[in-house]
Amino acid sequence: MNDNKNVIFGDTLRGYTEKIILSILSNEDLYGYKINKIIETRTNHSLIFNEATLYTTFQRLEKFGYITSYWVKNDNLPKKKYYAITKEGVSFLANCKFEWKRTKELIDLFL
Amino acid sequence: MNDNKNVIFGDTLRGYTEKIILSILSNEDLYGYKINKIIETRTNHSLIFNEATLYTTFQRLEKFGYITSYWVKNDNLPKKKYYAITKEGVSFLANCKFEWKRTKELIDLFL
DNA sequence: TAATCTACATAGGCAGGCTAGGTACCTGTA
DNA sequence: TACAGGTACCTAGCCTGCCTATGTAGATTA
Repeated sequence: MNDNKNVIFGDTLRGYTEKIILSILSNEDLYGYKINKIIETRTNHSLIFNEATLYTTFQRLEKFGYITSYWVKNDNLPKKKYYAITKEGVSFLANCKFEWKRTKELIDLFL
Repeated sequence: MNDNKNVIFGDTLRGYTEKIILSILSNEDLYGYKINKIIETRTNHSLIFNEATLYTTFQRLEKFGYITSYWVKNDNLPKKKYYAITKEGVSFLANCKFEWKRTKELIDLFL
């Protein structure tokens, strides 16, 4: 229902950007660019977030207290902003996983 | 990630309103109020669309040519606006079902 | 030395939800 | 008979997540 040009998934992933990011951060601290690369690899190039989407989502997650951030500067490398999931983020993510199961069941009733 | 008060599902159903409606209309012509009641029953009261959402979605679907509408007036009953799915709607719905499978697989990689 | 990759960021727009309000008719009950 | 509640439709205006477009800046590769 939209003419979205983005990869394969139009609006069907709306609201899941934050959850996918949190799920990746639940394994280890990572920086934005790398997170997107991991998503790209894990989805076999089906999904790559727009950079604006990615970084504004980090801001939102941080504002909500679900992640924290810190800068890392290595020699000869551009500085990177690492993100870490918080306790609140972990519990939010757990809730998202539960909701996702219910959402699937619900949409499956129709599609 | 939002403080949505609506039932159980916050933004997790974003983009699926139109698809759920189309799926119901693929069985028979129906009017808005009844469609919402059917959704409520089928989901065991988990999902009821906001009326504004419902009726603006009909407008959108009609604008896209996925449904058509006609008024029905029975004695002693308020007039009802029936909707019928079009060929384009049927093929859009088929595509949505396919996309939904892929979307599930994709989100399942993370959640 | 120019292109490309890494890495982060913001401004502004769009679309699909939402809240809040409206119209109008019918039915049950106090 | 008045009023609540159910049926049935509609619109204005707001919020938010994702988008396009654009910017910065250092490192690498052709």
